[in-house]
Amino acid sequence: MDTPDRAAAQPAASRAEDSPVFSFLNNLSPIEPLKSAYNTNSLQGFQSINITSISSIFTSPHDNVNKEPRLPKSSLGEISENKVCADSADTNKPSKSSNAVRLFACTSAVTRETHAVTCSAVVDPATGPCDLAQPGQFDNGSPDHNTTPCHGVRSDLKQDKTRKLEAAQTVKNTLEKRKCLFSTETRLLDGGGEPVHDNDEVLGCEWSDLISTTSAELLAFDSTTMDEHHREVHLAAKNAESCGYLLSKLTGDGDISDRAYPSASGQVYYQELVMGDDQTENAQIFQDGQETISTQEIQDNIYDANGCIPLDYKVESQQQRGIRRRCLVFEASGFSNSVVKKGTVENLSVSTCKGKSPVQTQPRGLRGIGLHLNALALTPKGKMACQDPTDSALLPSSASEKDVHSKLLSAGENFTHSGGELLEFPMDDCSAGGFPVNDHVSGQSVSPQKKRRKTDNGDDGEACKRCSCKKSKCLKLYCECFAAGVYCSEPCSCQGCLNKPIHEEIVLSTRKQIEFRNPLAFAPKVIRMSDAGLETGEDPNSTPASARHKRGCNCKKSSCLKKYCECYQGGVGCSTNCRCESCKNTFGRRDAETELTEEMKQESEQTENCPQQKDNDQQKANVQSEDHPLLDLVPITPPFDLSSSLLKLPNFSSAKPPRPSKPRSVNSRSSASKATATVQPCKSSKIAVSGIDEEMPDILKEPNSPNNCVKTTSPNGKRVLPPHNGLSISLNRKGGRKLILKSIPSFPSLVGDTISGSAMNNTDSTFSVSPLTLGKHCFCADCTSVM
DNA sequence: GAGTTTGAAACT
DNA sequence: CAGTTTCAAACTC
Repeated sequence: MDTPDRAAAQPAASRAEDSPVFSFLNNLSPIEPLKSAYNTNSLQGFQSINITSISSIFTSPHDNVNKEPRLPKSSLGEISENKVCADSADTNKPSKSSNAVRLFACTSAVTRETHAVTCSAVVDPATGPCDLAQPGQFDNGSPDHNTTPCHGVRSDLKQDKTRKLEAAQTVKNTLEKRKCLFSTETRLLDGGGEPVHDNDEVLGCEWSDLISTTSAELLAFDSTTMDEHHREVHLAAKNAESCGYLLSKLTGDGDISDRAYPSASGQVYYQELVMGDDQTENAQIFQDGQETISTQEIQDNIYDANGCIPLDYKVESQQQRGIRRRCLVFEASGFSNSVVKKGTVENLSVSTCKGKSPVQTQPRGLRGIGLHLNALALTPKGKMACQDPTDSALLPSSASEKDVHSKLLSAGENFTHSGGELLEFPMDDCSAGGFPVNDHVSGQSVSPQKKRRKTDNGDDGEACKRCSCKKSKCLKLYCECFAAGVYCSEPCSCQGCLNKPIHEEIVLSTRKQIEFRNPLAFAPKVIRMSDAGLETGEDPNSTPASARHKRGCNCKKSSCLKKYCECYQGGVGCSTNCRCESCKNTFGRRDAETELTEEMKQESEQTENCPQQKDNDQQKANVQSEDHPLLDLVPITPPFDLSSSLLKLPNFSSAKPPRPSKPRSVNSRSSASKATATVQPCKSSKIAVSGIDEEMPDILKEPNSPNNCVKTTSPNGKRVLPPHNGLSISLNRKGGRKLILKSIPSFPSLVGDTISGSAMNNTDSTFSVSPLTLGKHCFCADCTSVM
């Protein structure tokens, strides 16, 4: 992989090398090799793909990768530097994408030098290009520190850059984790930062805050990019949604390869989107060729929701994406690398495109917010993906999940996890089938209800649900879209809606306020343990019960047998946290739960140690008691769980239904397709979880992560509860944990800006609230182990 | 499609 | 923290 990639990259690099600048840079950077190595690593995913853009596509961390590929074989540092310089000098060079990216980066770097610091930190790896771009920026900041330094400051030396690159490589793992955060952060930035470059600084600050050390690098990277390209970021966010959507499509494809693609594609998609923005803004830079697609077109696509960008375009854009990648990154955070690895970029893009192409949505998700994660989590259930793959952030999240999975698969390795398991998850269908991307477009006409119906009916449909807020302006948790971290789209019948990309700042600020008030506000309400069961193929009849409602419901008249009940909606049994009356939750009742929970905890612990065991245990649990909390307990970590839950969801959906009323039927229908979809989500969730732990600040981790989980759509698609996480699932699922970490982080990030260096611990925190948190640990443990 | 029910979210 | 109000989803007709 690496070699091929390098070869591809070489062209540009060769150029750079030729240039005096290159030589100069080489001299400066002692660590040249690092980049290459780094690049190669990151590139793995990209591999053959020449398109640097692809790498970039994959998210910030990925960015590095992209750059790397571009960069010639030569040491990354050299290349990067050279490129940077060259780019500046040669803006035109053939390596269009790469060059463009670089140029862009350079330009941004120049203007942003201050910010550059952050970039530099992140840079190395993912952003290769970015790094390059910001060569100057790269300070010496210790590579490791990139995170902090980045934010705060910048660095000064290009040489340092090289070092950073190295450090970055070392940090890659962390970065990946961070990616998730980034995504969130980026989102935040986007939201907050708004569009203009001016924001960059602000964003950078935010990032710095959020990121803290470990994540700092990634964040920094993103931030820089963000700064440079806030718009891009926004776009990216949108793209992310679309990506998610795409991912869903991909998932539809199924197979691991597909999975990889999906994620990749998703990333690509984002990148494209981002690129589009960038292009628009930075058209100059990209002129090279990337642009096969006009920036406007891209933007249109992104904004339109529909717009799936042509694969080709995406590919081309990839280079540019580097910057935007960050956005993607957060989404794919998990994956970036892995995804890239798997398929050639083109393939990925294509696959994604194809899968989605038709649909391509464009969701406008709120990028920044952790919501995406939640959304993802939700999607797994089935709805999520469907819901909005197009629109909302969810999509991104989904994408992220996918990405994560893919990463896990390919990159997982990077993480240490063997993330292969993640790969296993089928991408899903939800996404794939799910929504027609076009929902927005064509779908717009469709009333929200219709969408719901669709969701109910089909798998797809569920996902597509939309809000119909009238007084809340879609800025409160009442709004499903807002709660899910997704922007409202055409399908929505809301009035006075402020939950739109145009109002990103408002949305983000509102989110922050809500999260400040209730860190768990956006966290999944329900955590599931049952993933194992799902995976194992438990009977749908058996309730996934493992999942539990974190906060607990307060049902009085519905007997917890209707969607009014969050627990029921989430497909989980009621827990001790519930204050419901006459509880008849088919998924499980409180009383039973308590016992189960304890067991679950024990099991979870065990499972943590041995994932396989977990699976077995989970299965057993599932079999034994539908509700079984054991799993739930484990999953508790919300965000993380999401992934798992998602995975389960499909099953879950089926599971719920045992008695459920309609919803289940719906679920059952789509179950197959959904299942696939769910799978993806699960993956993502898993990733997210893991990521969260690692990267997420304590605050974020706890509440946020959960929050992040976008509301999971109910199987039916009506309300999506935040996935709550039923997800918990996943540990077992093979790689789930690994993946989860990444994805999770992203969400939390929003709230907790600060990032704890060690995210892993966080997972617990995220769920700390809920007893279920144990499950997270399990995941975390796995993740950590993997990581 | 309109109206009612329900329970979470928001507010006090 | 508890009680009340507001809100929009879920549900019914």
